[in-house]
Amino acid sequence: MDLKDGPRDPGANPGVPRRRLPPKERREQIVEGAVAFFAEVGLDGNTRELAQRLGVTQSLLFNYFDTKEALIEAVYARVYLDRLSPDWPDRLTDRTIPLRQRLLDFYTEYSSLIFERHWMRIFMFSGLAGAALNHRYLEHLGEVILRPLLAETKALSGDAADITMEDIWNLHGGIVYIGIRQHIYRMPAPENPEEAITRAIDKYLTFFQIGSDA
Amino acid sequence: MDLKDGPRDPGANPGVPRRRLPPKERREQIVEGAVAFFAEVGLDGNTRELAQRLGVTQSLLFNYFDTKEALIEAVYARVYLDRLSPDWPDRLTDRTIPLRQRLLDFYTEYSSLIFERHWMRIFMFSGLAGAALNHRYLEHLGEVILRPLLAETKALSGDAADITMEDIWNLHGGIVYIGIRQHIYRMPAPENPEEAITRAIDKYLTFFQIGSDA
DNA sequence: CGCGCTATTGATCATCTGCTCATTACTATT
DNA sequence: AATAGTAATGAGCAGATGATCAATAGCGCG
Repeated sequence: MDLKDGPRDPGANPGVPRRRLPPKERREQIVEGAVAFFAEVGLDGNTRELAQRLGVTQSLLFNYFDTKEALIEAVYARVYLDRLSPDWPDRLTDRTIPLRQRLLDFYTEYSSLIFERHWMRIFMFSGLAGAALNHRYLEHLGEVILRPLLAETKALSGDAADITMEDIWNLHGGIVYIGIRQHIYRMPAPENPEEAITRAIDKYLTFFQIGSDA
Repeated sequence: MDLKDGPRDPGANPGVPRRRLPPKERREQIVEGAVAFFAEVGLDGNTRELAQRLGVTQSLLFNYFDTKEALIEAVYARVYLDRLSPDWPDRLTDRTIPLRQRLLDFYTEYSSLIFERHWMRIFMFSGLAGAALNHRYLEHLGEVILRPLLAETKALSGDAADITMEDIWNLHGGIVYIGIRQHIYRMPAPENPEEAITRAIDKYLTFFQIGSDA
């Protein structure tokens, strides 16, 4: 099978818009493709295969990124950034809205953002690799989302049970685990997780004796 | 730095018992080392570095395993096998013991088995790689542990709430997430997770209106 | 003690992989 | 239509990596 048409086989990807994109666009395309590629095969995936999927030469990648490492950093940035909307801290502490509703709103939106194969897998790969961004993300999540949630819960709970961060992490982990099952382990999981999320939240609130009206 | 003593530098690992082990023992040592090594650096870790850590030549590895793939299979087997004690199905359904106690017993023992860095990381790496054993393990867990737990809970719960497998997975995920935070993300987590596990179980039982005596 | 078996080694191969760079050819501009 | 600027290519290097195999040397046995 010796293709002779067009510029010599740019990666067996016929029908894809050809060469000479504006640099910004090309860079964008590469990052996009790299996210999908590395999410699938892991961060050790090789640049030749990535290039082939993009329908582009491998050397082109190094016109846009000095090293593979730099490309992976761009992938991290793409995947991690803007995943936590900055207005959540305010919305989660808005006591004009029942806590249950705030929790439902947050986890419904958050899960729709992160229960996505590319994100889940890049996050896990980078976590296993000990990437600094992973640590920072989790610390940020803890401080900006979970710790305020602890305060909100404490404010409403009878102080019989002294709630700790571990209780919040348990709520969070139980929900996130849905996405892990689905995208990391590729096991069946509810395609629409809203009901499971609702149950998790109600289980949480019930234990800390918070009525659904509070 | 040219070592001249002993058989030529077997990997800069002085003081370690030397050469010519009985094959069974050597094989054991290699698998053990491979578990630790791959758990740390991932399944793409290279055989030369592994050999060096073992204080052994790289070629020796291929006397015991035909391919790197075969070695990794041995690692999987070592890590996955005997992780789920076969008597748990019986113990979890032993209604002479309160369900709360059964759950506490199970998750205390189970967490002490799996909240271990090597296991957690190999499990995650193999899950991401789509290893068949990973699937089988999770299906097995679901059928042999979690599904019976669903039945036990249903038997005791007021049938107001219809419990589903998702509720069980939520309990399970919330607990397992402790180990994920600790060993995958290397974030701080309670060194003794028993209290968090107890809370998770009580939260679960409370929601389904099961008294601590049942 | 000497010998034979075999666990272990060291050198080496073929391929893979990140990366470089001189050359090519697409496209905007005139 | 000709040209200049540069996006993209393709050949190729150096080092890494899985795997092979003949040679070596530790150890049990007579």
